Amino acid sequence: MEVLLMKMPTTDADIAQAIACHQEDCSPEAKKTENRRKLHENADLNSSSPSHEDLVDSKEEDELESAKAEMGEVMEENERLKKMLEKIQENYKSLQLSFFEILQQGAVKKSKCSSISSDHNDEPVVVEPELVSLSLGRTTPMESVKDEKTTSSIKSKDDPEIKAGLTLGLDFKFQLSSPQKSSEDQVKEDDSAAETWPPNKIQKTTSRNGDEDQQNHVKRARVSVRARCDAPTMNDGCQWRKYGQKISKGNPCPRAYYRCTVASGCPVRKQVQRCAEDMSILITTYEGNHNHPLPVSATAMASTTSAAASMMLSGSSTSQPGLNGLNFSHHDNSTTRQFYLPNSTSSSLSPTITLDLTSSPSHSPSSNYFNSFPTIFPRFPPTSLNFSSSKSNILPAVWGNGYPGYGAVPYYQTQPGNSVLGNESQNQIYQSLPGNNQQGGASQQSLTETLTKVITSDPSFRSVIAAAISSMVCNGAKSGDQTDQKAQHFGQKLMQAIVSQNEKGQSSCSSSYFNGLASSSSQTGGSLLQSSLPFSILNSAFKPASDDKEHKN
DNA sequence: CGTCTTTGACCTGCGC
DNA sequence: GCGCAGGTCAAAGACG
Repeated sequence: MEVLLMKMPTTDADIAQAIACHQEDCSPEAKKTENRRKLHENADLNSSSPSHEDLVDSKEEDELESAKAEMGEVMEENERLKKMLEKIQENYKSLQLSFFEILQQGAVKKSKCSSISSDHNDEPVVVEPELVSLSLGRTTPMESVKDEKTTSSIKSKDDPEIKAGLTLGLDFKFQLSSPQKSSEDQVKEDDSAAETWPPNKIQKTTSRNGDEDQQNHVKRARVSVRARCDAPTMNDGCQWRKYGQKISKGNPCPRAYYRCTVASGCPVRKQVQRCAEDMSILITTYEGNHNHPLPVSATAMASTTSAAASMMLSGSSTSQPGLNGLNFSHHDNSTTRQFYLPNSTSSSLSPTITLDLTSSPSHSPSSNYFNSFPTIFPRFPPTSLNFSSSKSNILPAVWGNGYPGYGAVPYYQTQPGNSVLGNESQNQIYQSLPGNNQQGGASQQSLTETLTKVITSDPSFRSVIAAAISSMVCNGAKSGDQTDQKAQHFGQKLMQAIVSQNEKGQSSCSSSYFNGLASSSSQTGGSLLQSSLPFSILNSAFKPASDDKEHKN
């Protein structure tokens, strides 16, 4: 359990800080008391009457008593803080245990499947354990192609953090042309860029500052959501007005252009297009941030997309490890799914992040996309968030990292050391997974450390994680599967932990998941829990849409 | 009559 | 410079 304690430096530090604050609070009080005492002494010196001596003594005793009482209060406060610390540690332990259980169950399932399949196949089967991987490294396509194994091995030797069990490659190399800025600045820029919409004509006519224009244009993140939906559009709770439609090349289905009409002048727009390969899949691409409060039903999607966008922006422009190149995947041979991004000229300039909400375990159309579509993201390879969940899926499926095509290569399709973008760190994780080597326990710990670090390091990421977990919790509730119940338990505990950390106002590292939401989305009016449950609302969009007019709330 | 959708024209960026 | 494709505009029509 030392590891557990070590894994909570922020909590310990915060509590220690709180204790220190209490002590600081205490010391001025003591000083005051001391000063008062001195004043009394001076007064006593000035007063020559001996009749005051008794009074002075009694006053001193009173002050002494009050000081003792204060000390007692402080000690009680310390005790309470200690108990809080213990509680947090207990929560953390149970959370970790749940996580391990899920992992182990997945590994058992996978080993069973692989043993069956290896019986029937002569060819060697790459046994991929069901895993959760966080790839915090994005390398450029060319870089990642070569020497993944060697670099990972070198890093594991050199990096002290990796020695300590953190097996992620933090070699984030994806950069913009713009100078590095803090993630907050990126979010602000995103907002400002969004607020100056439409940039095309106004900006270009009023300001001809090419660099600025381009930066703003580049920073405008687009969040693409793939979902199975029979309705013409997804019901995301917002009001939209259609302002155009176009048949794009390579897709017989027309692309519809919508503008947010909740408030006049809202810069948010969305494009809706059916997937050419699977007409039941609706691809909705959101662009911009709302500059007005949203209806409750819309905050979830808005904050999720905004969080995803800000995550991408902050990651892509700050070289901060573990954001843009995030690859949070749950691999399952039968259920790995991918994503597809529609053709778009602006996509070549705008970073696009894809949330894949389709759940079609049996077919993986994007392998076709991936093979057939050329590279169209020279500067912003799409980031994918695959929150698809099926009965056997416990954790987010594929959080593809930057891939120069239309999707992340399914991890199970790539052998370790294969040329997968930015999968150097994936390989590190892969090699550290239980069942893949003899260091299962240590690897699990390192994996958990990694997860913890990542989850606590970036609020936007936390929001997306929480959204995914919420989604899975919803799915878990539907099925009676034992694994799902555990996943549900896990998700609830994780959410609880995040929320409780937030409630306790821990700054710094735990700058709070909801603050992250607030910072990343201008429209979250404060319905925090709603913000964390976007997919339950999304699911409602999958109903056979009697609400063709999505904006008739 | 007001609002929304449709649709052809126009604008812009990009590649050749 | 030209053509292509994506994105937007705005007039006309549809609808309640």
